[in-house]
Amino acid sequence: MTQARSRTTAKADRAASIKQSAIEVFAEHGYHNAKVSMIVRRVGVAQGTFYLYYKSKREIFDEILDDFLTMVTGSVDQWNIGDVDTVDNFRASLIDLGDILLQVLVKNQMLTQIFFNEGLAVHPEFAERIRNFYEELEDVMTGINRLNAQRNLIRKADYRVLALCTLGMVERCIQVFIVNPEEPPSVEELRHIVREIVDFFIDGAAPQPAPAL
Amino acid sequence: MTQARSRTTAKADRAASIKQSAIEVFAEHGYHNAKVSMIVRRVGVAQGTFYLYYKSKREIFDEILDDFLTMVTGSVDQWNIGDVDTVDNFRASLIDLGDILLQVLVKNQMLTQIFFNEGLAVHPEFAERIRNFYEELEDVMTGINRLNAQRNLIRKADYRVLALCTLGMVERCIQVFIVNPEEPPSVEELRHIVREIVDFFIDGAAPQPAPAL
Amino acid sequence: MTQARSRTTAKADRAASIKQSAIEVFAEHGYHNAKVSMIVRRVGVAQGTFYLYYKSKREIFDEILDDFLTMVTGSVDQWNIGDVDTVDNFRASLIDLGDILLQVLVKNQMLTQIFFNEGLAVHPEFAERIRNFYEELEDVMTGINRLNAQRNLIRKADYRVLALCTLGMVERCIQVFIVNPEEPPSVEELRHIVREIVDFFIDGAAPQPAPAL
Amino acid sequence: MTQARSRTTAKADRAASIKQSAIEVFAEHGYHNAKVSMIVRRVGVAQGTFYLYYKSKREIFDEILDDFLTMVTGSVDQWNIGDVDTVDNFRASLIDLGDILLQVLVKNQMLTQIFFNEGLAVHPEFAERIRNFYEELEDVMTGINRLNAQRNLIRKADYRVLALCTLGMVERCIQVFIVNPEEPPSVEELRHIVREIVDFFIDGAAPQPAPAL
DNA sequence: CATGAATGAGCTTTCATTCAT
DNA sequence: GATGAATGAAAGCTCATTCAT
Repeated sequence: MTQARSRTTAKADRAASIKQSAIEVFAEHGYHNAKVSMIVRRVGVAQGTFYLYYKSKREIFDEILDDFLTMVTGSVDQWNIGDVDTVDNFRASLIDLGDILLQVLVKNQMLTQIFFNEGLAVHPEFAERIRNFYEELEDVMTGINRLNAQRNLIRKADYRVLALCTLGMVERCIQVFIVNPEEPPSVEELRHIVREIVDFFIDGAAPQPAPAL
Repeated sequence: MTQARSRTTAKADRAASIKQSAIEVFAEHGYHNAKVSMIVRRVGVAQGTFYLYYKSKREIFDEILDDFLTMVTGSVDQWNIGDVDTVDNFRASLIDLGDILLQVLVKNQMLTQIFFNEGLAVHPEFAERIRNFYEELEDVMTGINRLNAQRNLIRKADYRVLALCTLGMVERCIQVFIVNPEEPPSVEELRHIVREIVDFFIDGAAPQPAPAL
Repeated sequence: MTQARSRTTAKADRAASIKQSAIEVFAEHGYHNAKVSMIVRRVGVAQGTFYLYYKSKREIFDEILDDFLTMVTGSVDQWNIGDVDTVDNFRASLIDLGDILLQVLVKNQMLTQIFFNEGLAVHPEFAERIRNFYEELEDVMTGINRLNAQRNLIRKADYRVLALCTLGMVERCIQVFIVNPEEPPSVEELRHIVREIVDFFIDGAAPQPAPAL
Repeated sequence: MTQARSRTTAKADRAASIKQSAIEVFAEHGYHNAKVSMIVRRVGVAQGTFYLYYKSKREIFDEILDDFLTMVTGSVDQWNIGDVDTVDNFRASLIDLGDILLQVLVKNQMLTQIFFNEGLAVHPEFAERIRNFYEELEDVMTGINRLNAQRNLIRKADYRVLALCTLGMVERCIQVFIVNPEEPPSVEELRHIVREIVDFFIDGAAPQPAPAL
């Protein structure tokens, strides 16, 4: 059994190392300029070996992007939303989510890069998947917004547009600070960014009103 | 002269119709799945004709994306910023800009789609161009934010993150309402979205404080 | 009639200028890298005009090489062989021929270049023509050699090999001094070369025997 | 190891058989009329296989011509020049060189043909290489001539022109007897030709003086 | 006669995928 | 399982030639 297990493990390892190599190559060259030969060369296996583990170049790409989506979903699921009955702990809760999310993206920088740069361009089916992913996200966030409005944590607004704006804010920061950073961001930097985003989300850009006496 | 002019026009027309066809094909299939043969078939000319007007598939793609960038830059240049001494006319000015921008993007829906879906994935040189474009935009917006903070139109913040958030908010709305809309947005819808974005930018999502007595 | 003549002349002129342009382009780029578009651009006429005067790219090439062969034949025909009853005036007569030949080749340097560099490589039919040309030349020279042996102007030998050697000597000198010269040769230089060739032909390279007492 | 060796050999063989096929096709049709499809069809492999072994049509052509030049240089290097202190053993030495050279060219008839017919016409870079090859040859031969003149093996002359003439003599004989022979020359025929050339080189065509008493 | 835009056959080259070893 | 040589479909691009104006 140990042997069987180790064999299975070996197999999984090989698959994993090929996938890792593919991630690197896709991140560096993009899907269409990445050649299967580049992927296998990096692992040091033969061209044919690739096809023992993946049916096609496209399949491994899809798997990689699936991994990304799963990872994002998973990390959001980890979010312990906590008590959100006042604007203050709402703010804290959002910061918490932001921290979790950005950290996981930084840790998987290349996946993130592939998703943002290539995701929509490889083939229509995956573009569709991504759009669905976004729609779900959008719906969830819209719902949360509506709920939070009822709780008086946020004001009345077009909750969908609000959701989209929130998503977009985060995305562009990811693009700049994670996908194409001048240098990899430190944990402190990330925390600062998250705070700024959350503050902006809650308070907007307007000058703060003098605190009511 | 009429003849000369008409001939010139004919030539320009041919180039334009090929470009239009390319836009459609790129929008529908993406750069890599678009074949030159598809582009010419749609215009009803021979394969060789394409190369009378464009040196390569890549050249026409670059031109198309350049057109997009020029268009966006141009439409922003049209923006008459007006007097912005109070938060109210600041808000109005932003709404004005948003209206201009979204309208031009709607009018050039396919260009917008190509830019957002393919821009970063075709070749590294263009990805670089796009990043530069974004950086410029970012710098300009960051500067404006700083200035507006001095004028007390916005509060103190990390002006760069603020700029990125603003950009992202707009972008995601463009993605959803212009690039992949369930149905093409009406002018009213667009105006509504812009208003929501601007309100969100200025006021944030927090419940409005009770108006001072 | 004048008009008719001038029109005819104009037509011939146009054909001639296209041919001249073709000669330049073929000499510079070789047949296969020469494009019809290069030829017409140099004359300043439209692409279609070319086909009013020549049926094809190949036809004009063939005509050009024919011109070369005609020119060479013609210049040899001009040769006044003179009295050749002693080795001395045989030598003078050969020098005369050499002078005529090299001068005409220098005057038509580009034709010469095309012939030597491209003649055999363009298409089998012309290669065949060139081989026939050479064979004729070879036969004539072999015959002359035989005749001159009878007259005791040259020694007994394999007259054909002798003819080939003679041809080759001249050809390589043409290649070096006319087709690819460091600088265009002066008349004196040419005369010197001819003399050297003829002396070599007659006397060989061996040290001269001491003149009989 | 046997297997490894046989595999390596197989690979080298494949490359070699493709090259051999290319030699045949280039010899028969010339570079520009030769299609990669013709080359592979003759070997019975797929079009893509060609590109496993050679980067381009031009690369294989260049390799083939390089092979030719190497072969010629190599066979001349084999030449054991021997003692050359009298005209008689000078003559013998030259005959020796000639025999070696012509035999190697006959054995590689198609290479020789490609070199002579196509060498200068395919692309400027190779034409340049060939000119350099000739220049070196020319320089070596000129130097030898000068040396031999000092040794009183040949008379005073323009040693460069002498070198060129020698080269040319040999070349035209190669063209006629090896590149385009009516039938492949026998060993005896080749020996005869060499002797005739050498005799001509040394003694010229002039009637031999009566031997001194 | 002259034009030059249009043609399209035909080329070289690439690379994901297969399969005999 | 692993290999890597072989495949061949499919693409972009060129340019001699044509023909409507």
